[in-house]
Amino acid sequence: MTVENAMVFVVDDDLSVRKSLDRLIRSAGFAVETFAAANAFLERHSHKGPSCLILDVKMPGVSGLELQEKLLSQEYAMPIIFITGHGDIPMTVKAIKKGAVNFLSKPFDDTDLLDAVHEALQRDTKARTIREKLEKIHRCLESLTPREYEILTYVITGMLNKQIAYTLKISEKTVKVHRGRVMQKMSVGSVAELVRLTEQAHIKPAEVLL
Amino acid sequence: MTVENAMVFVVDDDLSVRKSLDRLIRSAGFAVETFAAANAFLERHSHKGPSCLILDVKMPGVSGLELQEKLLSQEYAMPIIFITGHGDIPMTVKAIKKGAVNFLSKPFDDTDLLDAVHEALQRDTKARTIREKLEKIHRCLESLTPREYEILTYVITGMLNKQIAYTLKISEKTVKVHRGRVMQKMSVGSVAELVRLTEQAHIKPAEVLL
DNA sequence: AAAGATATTGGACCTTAGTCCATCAGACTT
DNA sequence: AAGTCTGATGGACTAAGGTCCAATATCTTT
Repeated sequence: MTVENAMVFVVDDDLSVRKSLDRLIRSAGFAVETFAAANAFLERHSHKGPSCLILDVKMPGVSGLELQEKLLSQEYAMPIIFITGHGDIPMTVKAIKKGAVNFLSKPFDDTDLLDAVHEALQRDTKARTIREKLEKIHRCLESLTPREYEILTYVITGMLNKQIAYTLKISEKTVKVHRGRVMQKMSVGSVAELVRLTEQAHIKPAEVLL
Repeated sequence: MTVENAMVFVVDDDLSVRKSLDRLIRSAGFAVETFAAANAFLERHSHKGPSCLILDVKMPGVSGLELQEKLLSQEYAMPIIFITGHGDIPMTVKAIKKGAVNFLSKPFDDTDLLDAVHEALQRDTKARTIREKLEKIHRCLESLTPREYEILTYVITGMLNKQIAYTLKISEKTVKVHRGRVMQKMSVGSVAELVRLTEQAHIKPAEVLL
């Protein structure tokens, strides 16, 4: 099954590599956009659908591994497939430990590359679904007033209204009101759902790519 | 800071490697136990404290990568550091993607190996802590009767007692009784805590090693 | 057959949670 | 100065959760 609306980005300083990858990946049914340098990619690579990045390790300017770091620290992370002419094992370990999908030496097998692309797009699809949910949750959380958020933190530990009231030195009545608004704003109907939501809220965007 | 009570297992068919690793790791302050083959290791390698495994990729009989598979499928998993004379990149990718801590080519730097050992033991320590919690949770869950467990599954979705009662075609009264027993047996005082516990229950032992 | 675990239910009662309506005060904006 | 947002409260009720005591029905195990 092909991933719909997918885009594969290629960053490699070698024109011939870009050309051949472009041809190969298009023939597999994916849209491709190529860049000759990491910076060019960083400047404009937004895509609404699932996407992944095929990245040369060694490049003038920002190297592939450096680009990986940058992507990880930003939230523009997407699965990366490394390709390289002169790769070594320590480099491979580093790249994979940071989440790269594969690390292929040139010349690589077309099948290996396409397999990796499939896996990468699969991962990104999953990650995007999760990210959407996370964003929705964070939007909800941000709609809470400071006091409401404070009350929420107590509610999800299982504290009773009266305990929360005592802790905050306010009346139990007030706690109920805040609590009610929290449930409304978070669109949940029970403490159980609230706990579930807020548990997920702690997931970091970078972890989502598996 | 040294990890207390740690044990490092070494599986390598080359006696000289076993000897030198034994010396190196002991000098770093860890207990070591060496094995000449994967099977010998599988038969007896239990250790109560944090431990990790230094594993030769290429060995007669069960290979290192095969042993990794076996460990992952069982719950005796421990962090693995691969060492090899003739490693290649695809092999490295495979090993690291399956969670290996490092993949070192012989001859390797003593520092690299010891760093890896530290990381591995660190991981195992963390994993053991989590596993203990998980085991406790599962013991609690197993103490529930089938009916109680069934009710629990509904409770943690946030369903009201009356809804659960209707679904199971029993009286709300009965639901309350079961629910009460569930809370007791799981040693929690609120639905919030119950949800937290049961969420963790889904974590698989293999995922714990990060 | 007796014992024990499991499942079910009722009654009585108390505690919590949640909601509708209404009020009041301080901070900030227009 | 008027309007808005946020926070804090009270009264009055309704609904839901939780507990103690007690009873009954199965089913399995000894």
